[in-house]
Amino acid sequence: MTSAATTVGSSVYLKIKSDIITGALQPGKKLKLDTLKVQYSVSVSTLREILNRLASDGFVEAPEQRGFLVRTMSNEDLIELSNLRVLLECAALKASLAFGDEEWEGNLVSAHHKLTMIGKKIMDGEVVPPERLLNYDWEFHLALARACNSRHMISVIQNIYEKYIGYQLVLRNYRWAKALEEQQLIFEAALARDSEAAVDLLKSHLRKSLSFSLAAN
Amino acid sequence: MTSAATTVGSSVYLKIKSDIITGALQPGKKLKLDTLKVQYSVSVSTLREILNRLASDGFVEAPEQRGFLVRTMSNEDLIELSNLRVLLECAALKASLAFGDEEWEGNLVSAHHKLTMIGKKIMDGEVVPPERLLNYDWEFHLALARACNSRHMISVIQNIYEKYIGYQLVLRNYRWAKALEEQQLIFEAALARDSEAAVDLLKSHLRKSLSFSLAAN
DNA sequence: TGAAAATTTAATCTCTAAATTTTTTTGATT
DNA sequence: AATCAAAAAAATTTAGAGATTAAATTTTCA
Repeated sequence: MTSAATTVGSSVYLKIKSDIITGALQPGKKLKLDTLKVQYSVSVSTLREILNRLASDGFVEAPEQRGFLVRTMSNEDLIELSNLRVLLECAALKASLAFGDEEWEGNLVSAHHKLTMIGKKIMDGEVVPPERLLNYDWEFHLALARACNSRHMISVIQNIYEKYIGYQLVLRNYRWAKALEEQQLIFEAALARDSEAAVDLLKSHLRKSLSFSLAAN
Repeated sequence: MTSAATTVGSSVYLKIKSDIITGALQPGKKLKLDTLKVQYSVSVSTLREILNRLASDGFVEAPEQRGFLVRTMSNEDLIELSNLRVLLECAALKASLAFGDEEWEGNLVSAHHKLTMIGKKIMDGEVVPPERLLNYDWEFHLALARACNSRHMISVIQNIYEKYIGYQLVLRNYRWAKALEEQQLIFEAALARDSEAAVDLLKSHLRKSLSFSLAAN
């Protein structure tokens, strides 16, 4: 989800975005320039560039002349994001199954393997930071969508995913085991190129994830 | 498409975005800070904020440490955008038809009326700037989607639409008459709440628009 | 000659500092 | 309590300088 960044701007951008997603910066919180510039060790100019980017991404709200604040969260918002995930990721999966080559399959197998491995570790009682698991979760969902041949599609899927995942992190609660079982089935259907089944399973997986989150708050 | 802005940043943001969409700033063109700051009468800091926003929006590319350049265009890109429009706008229309109230219908009727009126003017030989027509085109498509009850959905639809419409503007060519006929049919089906027909007509409208653009370059 | 290395040039990135607006708070007055 | 003006706080915007990086040019050497 996060890649190496060379400039101050990009690295602090990733840091602040991550802090918003994980809830370290709380929803609705005022982002005072003077405070943040100390907190993240950057100048006001660079900070404003970053906050402007995050505003366009939808992680930050920027009412005119009133600075910046962390995006607010709500059940309605979560439902919207989930619906968009269903629409976009299912369409992308369908396209992937139609176009995907060995390269794509290899990547999917790899992503699924990592997800399964970390799942086992958790089952065995090993302590794993939730960010780790969710990162592998993202890699798996990305792998499913990847061969859709559309940069714009992937870009939107990633943006929506990142916003969605924030809800899982602030709830600090996740249905590891069930989710992994469902993803196993999606994986098998995808490899078998059973488009209808794979899409249905993905849709059902996402819907269950939503129900769980809605019930958990 | 453009709304009144109170700060220097927002107004120049809209101006530069508009110049990219219309092709006044050509695809792939290097956006030199020193040049642009004179051209748009803003300081480098503000300019960088704006370009960062546009980069997140996808109108500007920002390779690390190499400044900014106008997003490039290609047939593949156009096809991607069209496919996303079909997926998103059809889904939104379906939801609108399920949820939309009188308020929504009223807005749709208004948007359709304006589109029809300007269409007639063009048929009568009156000279109308293409931006005007395309603005009404956007209002019509937005009106169709509006009652989908999803801010995120609307936001993505608008972003994709704006990128898509750039292709129509740089091609300086558009199939006014046919498009208006198709939109008339979509409008009628929508008012009749014939979901299946409306979605099919919208999909067909968008596909024909794509074919025309691809053939015209 | 042609490739590799060193140098120069140009531009971006980043920061500081200060002027200008705008918003928010405070406090006095009705 | 509501209103209004003054004061304080914060955001916006500008200007400019130093550090860093990328690109272009020249020089060196095989």
